[in-house]
Amino acid sequence: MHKLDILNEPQRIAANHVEGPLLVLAGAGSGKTKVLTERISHLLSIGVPASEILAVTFTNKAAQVMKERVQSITNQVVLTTTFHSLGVRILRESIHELGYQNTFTIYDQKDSENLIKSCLETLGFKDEKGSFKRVKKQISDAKNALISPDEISSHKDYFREQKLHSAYVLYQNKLKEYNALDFDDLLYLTVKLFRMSEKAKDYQHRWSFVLVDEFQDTNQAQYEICQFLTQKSKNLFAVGDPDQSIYSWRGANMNNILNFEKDFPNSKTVTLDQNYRSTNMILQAANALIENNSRSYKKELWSGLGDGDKVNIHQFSTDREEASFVVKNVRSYLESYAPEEIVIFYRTNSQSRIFEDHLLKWKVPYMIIGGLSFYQRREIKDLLAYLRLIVSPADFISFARTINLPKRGIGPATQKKLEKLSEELDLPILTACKRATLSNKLQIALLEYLKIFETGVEMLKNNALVSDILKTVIERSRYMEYLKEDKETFEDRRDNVSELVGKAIEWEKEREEPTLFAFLEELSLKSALDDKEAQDKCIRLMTLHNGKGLEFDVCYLVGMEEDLFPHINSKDSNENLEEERRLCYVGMTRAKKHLYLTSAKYRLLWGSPRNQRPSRFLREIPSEFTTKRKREEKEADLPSEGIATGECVVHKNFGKGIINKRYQTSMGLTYDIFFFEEKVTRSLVAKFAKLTTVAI
DNA sequence: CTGTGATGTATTTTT
DNA sequence: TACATCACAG
Repeated sequence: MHKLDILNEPQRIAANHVEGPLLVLAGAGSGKTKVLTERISHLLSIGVPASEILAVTFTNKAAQVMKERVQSITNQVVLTTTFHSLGVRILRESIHELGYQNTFTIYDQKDSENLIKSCLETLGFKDEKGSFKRVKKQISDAKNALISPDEISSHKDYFREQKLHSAYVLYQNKLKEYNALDFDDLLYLTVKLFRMSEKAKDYQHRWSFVLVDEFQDTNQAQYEICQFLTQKSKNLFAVGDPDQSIYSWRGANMNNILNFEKDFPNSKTVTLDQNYRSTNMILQAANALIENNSRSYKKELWSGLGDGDKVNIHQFSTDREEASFVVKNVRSYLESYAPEEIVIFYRTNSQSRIFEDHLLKWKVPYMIIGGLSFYQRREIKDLLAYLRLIVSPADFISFARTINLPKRGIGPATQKKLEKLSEELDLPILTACKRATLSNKLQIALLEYLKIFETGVEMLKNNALVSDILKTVIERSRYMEYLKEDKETFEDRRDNVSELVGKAIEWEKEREEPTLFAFLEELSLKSALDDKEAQDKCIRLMTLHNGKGLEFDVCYLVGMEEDLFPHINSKDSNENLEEERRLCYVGMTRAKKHLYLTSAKYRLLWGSPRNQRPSRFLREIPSEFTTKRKREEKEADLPSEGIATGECVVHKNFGKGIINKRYQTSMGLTYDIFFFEEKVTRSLVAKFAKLTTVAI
């Protein structure tokens, strides 16, 4: 970040702090990562053993960065993890105290969704619309708030209906039966362990110094983990910024940071308000915006980097013009800035498309940060499910995922039968399968399926490489043949599968003990942000949420319109609206030198056209910090792309035709072409249709 | 059991 | 629009 050798006064105080609880209120761009790393090296320099220091972040990436930085300064390795991997670490050691097996597998969002669905089905209320999503959210909220299935019925806020209560109970029992934990369990059960087990008190002595980043985004469970671990030592070093709290919908509780001084007696607070990132026009605009929130901690960022450019506010008549302008503008910045210093931020993922279209059109290289993770792709999840069953034969969700993949003729009915058998015999699903009596055809298919895991288990015993086990699974399951069935997607999916094999090979080279177990665990805690190698020479596109912690020379916040940003679903309460405002604040404070806020009067939203009004956030920024422009670009300003109307073209399948109309759709330029042979008009998307122009 | 068309529904998602 | 899930017929 900022390679200033000298710490400013508050930074120095924070970095040199040793004993007792300390809260660092670190404004955007105020050098908090530096303070964290400096404090760790300070502790090491005064003789604290590295093994007694624990640093906790929210993302793997942040953890990685911090670990490396500490290592490069001090040559020592300090445990730097996310809350969730800390949970895994502790639970692997001690979860048997809660009656679970230490070999648990970890269910991601999708897996637990599937399990909840099947639970609701079992309980006989599957068809209520939207019920499953609500239940899922409520169970997650309950766990994050540390409410157990037993307690749930007395918590009227969460479960008003008795059946929702029973869903939570059943879900939790099933997880245990399948030897699996969901993401929330990694925190929830850690706290449960802390509360229930005498032996867990050992953890209060393991790390004498605990540092936590992004404290404003901790939920109740994470907060209690912090409290418990530092109960003896009192050495909690929490860094955060209430103005950047943007994850309340994931259970984050801002009171955790606001009540710090109350909850941690004799704590000190340090405020970092000097910003080393942005120029002052940008900062003052952001300050003015956030001033519209009711805040208990007043904090105004300032910077010594000069006034700089005013914030550019541009209003367009359509979303296409907005995109067109942004891309054109990006191109002009590319002359003086590196592509990776330019970012387009949007509120919702669906907004990326139109920008992608225009970037493609102008051949501006870009990469989307976030989105669907590699490990959430269907083909990857399928194969990982196979691997999981080798390790954990009770994992019914993975069983259900793989049993009929490729098609073996074993459908839902047979699956139910097998599940029932497993319950009756009280055996893991795969073991129960061996005892099943089915029709001849099914029996053969089932045996063939089971054979895959027998082979896998055998290889595991012989210490085979993870990549070899994976390859064997792919072969024996005939997975590639299954992929071939869908010709459209085959190539992509095949490439992903080989990438997975490649990752496995790479991974086992790096590890000292490359067990299948460790491999699966590591992958299940990875996110979309982790696996994408940052590519050079690409501008970045991402949601505002994904922008936290990053900085760019040139930032565009697009779609600054009412109902989009602030989002329509956030306008029901002042708390939600304030969170949207914080999100906007986070976005604006990413900008180092140039900031653009753009909006359109008309846009296609959820399939239908809408007239949009400019976001209130634009009005909340005083005009002294902004340059406003209304732009009405004409199509003529766009590159004359494609083929003109009236031209004659030839299409491989449809023959000769004439272009009657050209217009933009979400797919890009589209033609209406009248084909002479068939005497029909077809709409073809320019970038897909292979057309050649000919004379009439 | 499987493939197909109909239907509904639509934030953000660090793990 | 566009994707996922669902019901139904084969």
